[in-house]
Parts: sequence; structure tokens; C-alpha cells
Amino acid sequence: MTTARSGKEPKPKFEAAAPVRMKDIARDMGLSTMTISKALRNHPDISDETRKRVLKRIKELNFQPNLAARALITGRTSTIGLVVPDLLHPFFAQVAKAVSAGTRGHGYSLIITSSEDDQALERQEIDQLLARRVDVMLIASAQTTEESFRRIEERGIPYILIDRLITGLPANFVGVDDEAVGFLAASHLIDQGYRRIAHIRGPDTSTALGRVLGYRRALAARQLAPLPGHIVSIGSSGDDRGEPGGYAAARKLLRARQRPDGIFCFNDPIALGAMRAILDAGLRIPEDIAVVGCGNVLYSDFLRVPLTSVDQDSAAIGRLAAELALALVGPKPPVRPKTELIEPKLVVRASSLRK
Amino acid sequence: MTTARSGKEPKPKFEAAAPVRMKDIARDMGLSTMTISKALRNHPDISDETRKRVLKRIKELNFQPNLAARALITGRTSTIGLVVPDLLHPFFAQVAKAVSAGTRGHGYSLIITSSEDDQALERQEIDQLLARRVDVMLIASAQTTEESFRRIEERGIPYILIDRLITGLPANFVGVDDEAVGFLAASHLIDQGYRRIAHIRGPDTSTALGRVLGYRRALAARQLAPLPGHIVSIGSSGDDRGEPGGYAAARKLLRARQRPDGIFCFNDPIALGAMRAILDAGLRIPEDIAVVGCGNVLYSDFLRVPLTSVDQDSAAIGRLAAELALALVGPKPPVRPKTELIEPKLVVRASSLRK
DNA sequence: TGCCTGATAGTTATCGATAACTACGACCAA
DNA sequence: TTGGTCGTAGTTATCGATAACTATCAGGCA
Repeated sequence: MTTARSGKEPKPKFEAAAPVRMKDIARDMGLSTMTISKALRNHPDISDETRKRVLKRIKELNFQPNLAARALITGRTSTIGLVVPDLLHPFFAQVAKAVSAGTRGHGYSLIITSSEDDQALERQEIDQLLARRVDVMLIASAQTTEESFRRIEERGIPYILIDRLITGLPANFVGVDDEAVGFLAASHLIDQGYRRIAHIRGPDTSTALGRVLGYRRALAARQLAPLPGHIVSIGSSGDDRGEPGGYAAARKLLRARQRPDGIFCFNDPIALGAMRAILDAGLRIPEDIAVVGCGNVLYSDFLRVPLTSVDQDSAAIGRLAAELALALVGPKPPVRPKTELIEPKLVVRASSLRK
Repeated sequence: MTTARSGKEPKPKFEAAAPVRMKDIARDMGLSTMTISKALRNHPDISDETRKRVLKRIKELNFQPNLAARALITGRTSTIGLVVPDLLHPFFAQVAKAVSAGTRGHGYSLIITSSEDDQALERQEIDQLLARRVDVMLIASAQTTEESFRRIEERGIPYILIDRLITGLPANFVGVDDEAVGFLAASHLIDQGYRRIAHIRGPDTSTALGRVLGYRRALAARQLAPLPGHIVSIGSSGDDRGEPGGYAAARKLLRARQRPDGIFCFNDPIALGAMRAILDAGLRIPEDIAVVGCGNVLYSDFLRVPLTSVDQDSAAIGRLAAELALALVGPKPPVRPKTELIEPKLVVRASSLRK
């Protein structure tokens, strides 16, 4: 770049160089802005030779188009919004990581926000992303109603539900088969000889409901049924859902008229809390009570008692979600909502192995 | 909104409503666009009554300004870029969560990218963020040179280094006092009566160097010194840095001529690997060998042997970084680079408690 | 020769907001 | 009455790119 830039630069501010614009390159090469633009976007309306020359110069000058300007005229921002309930939760961290990896190199930036498992906050975050006109949204939602999603649809922005379904909403979905999760976990406990199998369930999301269903089905398949008080719920405030919530829930189970000899927990942090409660009560795992978690994202092998857990392959969820997202913003997006169900796998460790 | 929108709508596309624009509101209220704009941004050049009327209507119509248009004219995108080495690593996940929480409600969106601890990839991600004209960047960098940062500075974009310093770069920094980390960990082991204290160090970042320094200083303060082969390094490929790397490094230490009786590990995942190696070798923790980790972000209480760890308060790091970032994009940004050093705290658990 | 076609490059208007300036009336002092 | 100031609202140009159209020229064909 040898020619000076047009216009009057107010002050030659020390070291705060304005980025190169198409106009600059155009003047530099004796072409029109349009030609640069066409070259950059592989528009057919230009000769191969010119395109090569322009691209070479673009690389030399390290030119990057102003995405705000492009967004203004095209209406596409080249951004993807991702809403998760908690970035610290290893499951969602892994999903985020995989989505990030899956969209890398496609020219999109990922705006990641956390809802802290709070419905109102999640609606705000979704509104922010709408205001920002993301091209597609990925949401692991804490919502129980479809209202926010109607707003997204009104704007014509495609979105994908991750991990959690919203009943009555025919949306794109990538997640695990939660009924299979519950079935797998409970069946395993029965197979190991446990009979009084309890469940610490999660809050009112499709995920929790599906797992309860699978758990019940597994018991029923062996002519068993949950004993009274053997399904306990985690508090609905976000803070109770992890380890402390698991501790409290397990204590409740230990006081039940018939003490369970196996507990299937909604997720691993809850299982951790449950294990602590059991050990604190002077009981042994798995001799007195077996524990199965879900997620398999913790360092489960290193726990006091290595934890049997249902693996949801969160990396695959993130990867598939990223692929679907790119398809939705691509040239010929699928018209019908697509559902990708991952089959869960059980990873057996000491916490559920009857000797 | 009762009046029809201007211009010719090509087709009244079913349910894909274009968002409301200032122009629409202006026409609707019989005002000019400028008045709406001024009301929205609390410009003084407008009467209180008009402002209230406009804001009321804005809220009714759920108007959200087009940020791309605003960015184009103002040059500010209302976005913050965050680059971390790994979203799955609990330390960085916690930092990301805290940054997200700390910037929430200030009108900024957070673009989070992961470098996978790869220098080239990190440079790419930084370039992406530059292309996107983020207003400020937060980087936990894997770089060893200042080159990328010069590019950021050339653009006049403020940035903050998180956790890891770059030598010779007088930049804003928020992180922990790493020398104190090493000193704290090693001193604790000495206090507990251990004498042959080894260190599994991290790759060549300021963090790792600082901890080595502190570790050496603690030993020297008690007339001790690292024995030959007692400082081993984790491979530099990202994959080796976690648990598997810790396992391999610890095996090396166990084969040393003089076996260590205490190991200070660069971080918790490494400590986990080291613990596994020790237990696999038929040795006991902490009777034969004590282990101290760093990070304190795992569920350390639940491990086979609860792990003593140096707490870096990653939440505070994220919070302070967010505050500083907001200050840097604020009306009167600090001119001199600011350094915020968090004092580490030791959390003692069974893995280092000599009976 | 004259007209059409295809390939390539350029012109113009536009996206939605804001900076900078202008317009206008009310009010006050000289 | 005149001129200046203040408070409020409007006008115009602009940010950097792209969509849609136009211009130009070479070549083919009748």
C-alpha cells in the first residue's frame, strides 16, 4: 500500500492505524471497489486473472472486510449464538468446546452466553442475541414454554435445541435419548442384583422427564416399581442442582421407610453429593448402596469410589449441533426440523459393581 | 405500530417479519429518526417529555437498534473477545463464566474462542476477533512472543492478558501471583515434613516459570534444593498437559535415583495423573508420597485421595478482568497498563497431610 | 455491415444508524 | 425593535460493503 488514504484524517493519531478498506485496495490497484468485492466473494462476474491479482494484494495487505458493513447490507452477521445453562458444568463446557471446534474455519464467530439456568435471564440473553441478529441460535434451554422460541421464529432466525426439548415445539434438536439413559442406568442396577432402586431426578426439563420415564420402564420390565419416596427431586434453584442438592436429596432417601440399595442420579455432580451423603452416613458404596450418575464428564475414575456413569457423548452433541447449524445457514437449508438422537452408553465403575 | 412500513416489500413473506427500525418509529410518532436516536442514547439535545414518549414507544414495539449499522458509523461493535486455551479446563471455564457474568447487562456480547493451546490457532482466532472489530480482547495466551499483540496494538484495540504474562509486553494483566503459588505449595510440603520435593512443571508460559521459581525459592529458604531429575516437564502438545501427561511425568519421577516424597504439580489434572501413577506403583498417598495440585477447581474433595491444591480464585480473575475490560472501553480509559495480582490460597486436604 | 451475445468491469443506490451541522421559536437584554 | 442565546428538533452526509443495474468491447453470425 503506497498511496495515501482519501479524506481528511482528523489527526494522524500515533499508532492507531485504521484498517484497510476495499476502497483503498481498489485505488491502489486502479480498479473499482466492486471488483475487489467480487474477487473476495468468488463472484463469477470477473476474470480469473483479475481475481488472482486482487486476492494476492488482499493477502499482502492483510485485508479483512468490515463485517458490520457487510452485515448491514446482506442482513447476515456471520455470528452464531450459543446459550447454555452453565459454562462450568462439564457437559455444557464440552458441548461449547465441540461447537466451537465444529464451526471453526467457516467464517463464523461464536457468541456464548450463560443463562445460569434462570428462565428470565435466558429470555434476556436470547433477546440480546436477536438484537445482534445472529444467523442461527443454539440453545440448551431452561424454558418450559415455547414463548421465547416463537419470538425467534418470528424473526425468521433458525435455531437448534440442544440437550433439552420443549414440549410442543417442533424444532431442530440435538441431544441424547434420555429415556434410554434412564433405562440403561436402572437396568444395570437391577442386573447387578439391586432391587430397591431410587432416583434423584432433575428439575422439570425434558431431560429429567425422559430419564424418569426410562427408569420406570426399566423397573417395570422386571416387575419392579419405585418404592414410596424413592423418587426425589432436586430443588429448582440453580444452586441446589449440583453437589449440595445431591447431598440433600440423598439424605432424604436414606431416611425413607425402605432404604434404597441403588440410586440413579440425574447427573454426576448430583451423584457426587449423593455419594458424600451415603459415606457420611457410615454406609458403603457399592456394598450397601450403589450409585450411578450421568454425564461421565468428571474425572470419574479418580473419585473416592469411581463412579459408574451414563456417557452422553457431549462432544458428539456439540459436533452434530455445529454441523446442523452450518447447514441451516447454508445455501439450501433443510426445511423440516431435524432431530439427532445420540445413543447413550454406560460406563461401569466401582460404584455399582456388586462383588 | 399501525402505519405500514415504507418502501416496496418484495413479497409479504409469511412469518419472517423484518425488525422495527428507527425510521418506522419516527414515522409512527411523527418525529424524525434523529430524535429517536437521541432519545435512545440519552442525548441531552432533546426534551425530557419527548424522550419519555419515545422510550415508551420503543419499549412497546420492542425495538432493538441494528448494532451493525451503529457499529459501522461509530466504529464500536459492543463486543468483547475472549480467547482461552481450553473451554473444558475448569479453570478457564470458570474464568469465562465470571467474565460473562461480569459483563452482563452492560450491552456487550462475548465472543469466546478456544486456542486449544495451539499458538498458530490462537493467532488465527485473534485475527478473527480483529476482523470482527471487537472493542476489547481478553486473552489467556499460549504465545511466547509479542508479535500477535503488536498487531492488536496497531489496531488500537485494548486488550488484557489473563493468567499468563508475555515477557517484555507491558500489557494489562489479571492473574494470580504464580511465584507465590509455587512458594505456597512447596513450603507447605516442607512444613509437613517432606524433604525430597519434586515438581511437575507446565510448558513454557509465565505461569509455569513463576511456579518453578516460587518452588525453588521455598526450597532454598529451608536450605533445600531440587534433587537431580526432580523437575520434570509436561510435553508441549496440548494433549499431554492433562491427566495423561501427569501420569507419564510421575512415572519418570518414580524412577529417579532418589524417589521424591512430595510432588507439587502444575495443575490439578496433572496432579490426578500423578496420583494415579503413584497408586498404580503400589505406593500410598500421602504416606509415601504427598501430592499438591493447583487450581482447586475439580471436585477435589471427592477424589480417591482428596487433593491438596492451591486455589487461584478463577472467579475473581474473571470478575476483575471483566471490570477492567469495561473500564478500557469506557469514557475515560486508564492510560497505563494495569496489573491485578490475585493472592493464591492453599486448600489443604488429605493428599499432603502427614499423619 | 449491423446486430446480438457473452464476458468483464464500473456506477449508483442502499442497508440502518449517527456525527455534525442547521433551523427555528422563545426569551431576554440593550 | 434588534440581536443574541438557549433549548429543541430536523437535515444531510457518512460509515464500508453489496445488489442490481449499466457500460464497454470483442467476437460470431447472418
